[in-house]
Amino acid sequence: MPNQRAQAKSPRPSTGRRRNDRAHRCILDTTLELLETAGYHDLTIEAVAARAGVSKATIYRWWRSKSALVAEAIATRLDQGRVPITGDPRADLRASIQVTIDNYGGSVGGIALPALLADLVFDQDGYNAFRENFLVPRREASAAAIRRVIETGLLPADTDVELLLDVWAGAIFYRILISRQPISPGLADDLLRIILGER
Amino acid sequence: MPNQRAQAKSPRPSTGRRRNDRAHRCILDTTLELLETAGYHDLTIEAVAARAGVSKATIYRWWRSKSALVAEAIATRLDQGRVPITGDPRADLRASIQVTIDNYGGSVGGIALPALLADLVFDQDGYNAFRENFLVPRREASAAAIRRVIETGLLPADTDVELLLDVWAGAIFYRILISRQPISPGLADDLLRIILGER
Amino acid sequence: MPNQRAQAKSPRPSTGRRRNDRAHRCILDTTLELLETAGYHDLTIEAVAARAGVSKATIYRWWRSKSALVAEAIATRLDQGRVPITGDPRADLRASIQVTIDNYGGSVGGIALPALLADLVFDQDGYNAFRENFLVPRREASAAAIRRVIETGLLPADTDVELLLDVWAGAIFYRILISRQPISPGLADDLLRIILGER
Amino acid sequence: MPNQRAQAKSPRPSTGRRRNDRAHRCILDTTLELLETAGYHDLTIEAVAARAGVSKATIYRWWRSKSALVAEAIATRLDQGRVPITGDPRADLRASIQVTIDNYGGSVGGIALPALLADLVFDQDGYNAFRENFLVPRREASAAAIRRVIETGLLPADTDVELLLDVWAGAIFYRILISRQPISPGLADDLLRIILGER
DNA sequence: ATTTAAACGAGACGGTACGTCGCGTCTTTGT
DNA sequence: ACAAAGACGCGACGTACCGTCTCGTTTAAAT
Repeated sequence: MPNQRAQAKSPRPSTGRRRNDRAHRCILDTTLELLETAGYHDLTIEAVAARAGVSKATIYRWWRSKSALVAEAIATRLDQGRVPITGDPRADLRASIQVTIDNYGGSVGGIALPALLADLVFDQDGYNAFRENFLVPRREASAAAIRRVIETGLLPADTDVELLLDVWAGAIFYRILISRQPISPGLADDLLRIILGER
Repeated sequence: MPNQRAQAKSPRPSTGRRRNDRAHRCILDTTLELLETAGYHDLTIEAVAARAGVSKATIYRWWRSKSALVAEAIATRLDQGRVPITGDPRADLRASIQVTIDNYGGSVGGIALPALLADLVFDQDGYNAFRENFLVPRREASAAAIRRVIETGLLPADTDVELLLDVWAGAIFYRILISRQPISPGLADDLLRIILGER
Repeated sequence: MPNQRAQAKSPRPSTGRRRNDRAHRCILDTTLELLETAGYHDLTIEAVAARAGVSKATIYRWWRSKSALVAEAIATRLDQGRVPITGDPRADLRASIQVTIDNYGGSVGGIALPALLADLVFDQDGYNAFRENFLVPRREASAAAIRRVIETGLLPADTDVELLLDVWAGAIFYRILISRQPISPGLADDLLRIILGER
Repeated sequence: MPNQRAQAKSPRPSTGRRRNDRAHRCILDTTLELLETAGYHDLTIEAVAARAGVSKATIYRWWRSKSALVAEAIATRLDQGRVPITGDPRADLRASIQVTIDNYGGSVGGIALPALLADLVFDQDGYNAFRENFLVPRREASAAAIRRVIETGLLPADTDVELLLDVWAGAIFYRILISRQPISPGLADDLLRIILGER
């Protein structure tokens, strides 16, 4: 992820004392910790401040809302999407799908994401930051994987890549968070076949 | 939907003054109204009570939380899923997909659902009620549509219906609420083809 | 006490079902019970109703307020003021003083009276009922005891009886409820001497 | 009165923002204002907060109950007990009695005191604070006046001063708040004579 | 014996206030 | 010069009772 500061407020002027990076990181850690313990709804700025040994004002100095704080916390920790390019585009695509499953199935993705999205419904700025820092990079990586499959001929050249990305992520998101169906080991393969139109 | 009372508390014994059904319905209406205006986050029980001309205690008497109230409000109003059986299972399936698009694209589905889901992450009882009153009936109707297609031979007999349901709903949910891609008129057809594995 | 019904509302017309006297008495008993347990402030009509196995409406049908209920409950139970006339007016007066000490020192008098008085500060009707049903009869009996002492010559004929009554009851009330000085066995005698001006 | 903070909660550590004393005083003023208007029973914390332009939380931060608030308000305003020592102990005692009459006859003493006392029946901590901040200083001043009279020989050396204090204050309290007899101009003299045992 | 009207239990209702919590802002003070 | 500590105005929370109001269901006097 290029910009770790996600939705943080604009940078400070150059004079005077600089940001205390140790405290900064501690706040993000505490945020994730409490997210997993209490959920987004019960995650309070006061609790983060108390647990991180920081004053509330310090948090507000660097993030303008709970959603901005959570968005950055998620973005910094959910960055494990690197899938090597092996030369077998079909296998690479399968591996990428598996990464998505792991991401959404993990505690942070499963707990924080829905609440964050709910907050962003009425917050266009917040959504834009989320999109640029989180969504776009991931979709770009996934789209590249699909495009490599297209080049091998397993998918037609006029494939609607965007739609396949939505099917891919949507099916996983929905199964884990909404229908709460069990996640079988074969899920990645099943999805792979659906995406490739194999029957 | 069989049980309109969704997550409402258990019914009272038979003696004593009866529930004021007019007020009850008014509360649900007001809840939807405010959901569209203010969003789930800014929907307060106090505001619902004030707008519906009802006391807070009356709301808390019948619903044990905001999510229970919203769940019932959504369940009672999002019931427009009836798709006729025309004899052409493929066309019926397409029509069902279109209904899903319309549901999630509508204000209530789009605004309230994500927040509701976020609240239900840590509320197993609430999720169960949501599942039984909302999710299961819809999935059952959709599964029937897929099964009719299987009978025509357009899908193999060993098709994983549950997975197709997640792909179907998940793609739409994700596109509308997360990636926020435009909803083209051809979306239902495109999804239909993916579900049926047509290339 | 002539009228036990204190501040109860006016009686009903003659036809139809009559008052359930058993329940009536039970309500008064429960009121006293809860007064001693919880104090006036925490005595709620709902608790009385629940404990007495009676509906709130029944209580409100017969008493117009908590203070009316408590006033009647006190009046019916605090009536133990009969002091025999022995022929020794000085000894009779001492015995009467001792009764006052016992009344205010008892749980009901000590707990309920101050709160009741506080409620009556802004309730002229309530105060009038309290005065007629409680205060006047007691003062009359006490005044008679003083007048018998005057006849013996132990007090001058122009003694301000009303003031002595206030001194008598006030000193006891104040010592028990406000200054909370210990109540020694000799208190009645000490007060008797002060009232009679003996040094 | 030595400690103006009466029943307020214990003081905070030294760091951080300090108490807003202007608001603090305004709350006490408003409390007295509303006491005279509405009486203790109808004095609500919400009303005090609204009228004082202060949040409820601020009131609860510094006083733990309505009775604590009222106790401090009374203690800070009812301090007008200074009676000069003229060299004529009998006249000084009479003046002190008159001050007591004025205190209990005034709106605050008459309205708030009974209700406060009622609340303190079940609140030992509250009573102790009231005793130390209000009762003891006044009794001490009054006891000194009596002792000076004893020194002149108008009262015997073994006089029970505590009992005289209860007679003095109790008679006035009872006459004003309970028997509600008229307060004649000669009351102070009459009481003086009773206390001194003059007939 | 039947009628009839009030009393009654249960409890829903619109209210008011409670005492608490967290928000986001703002001093104040120690480092 | 920071930040921690934390007071503050604010608004909503969920609860407790208030006093009133239907509801059937007794119950006992008047027919």
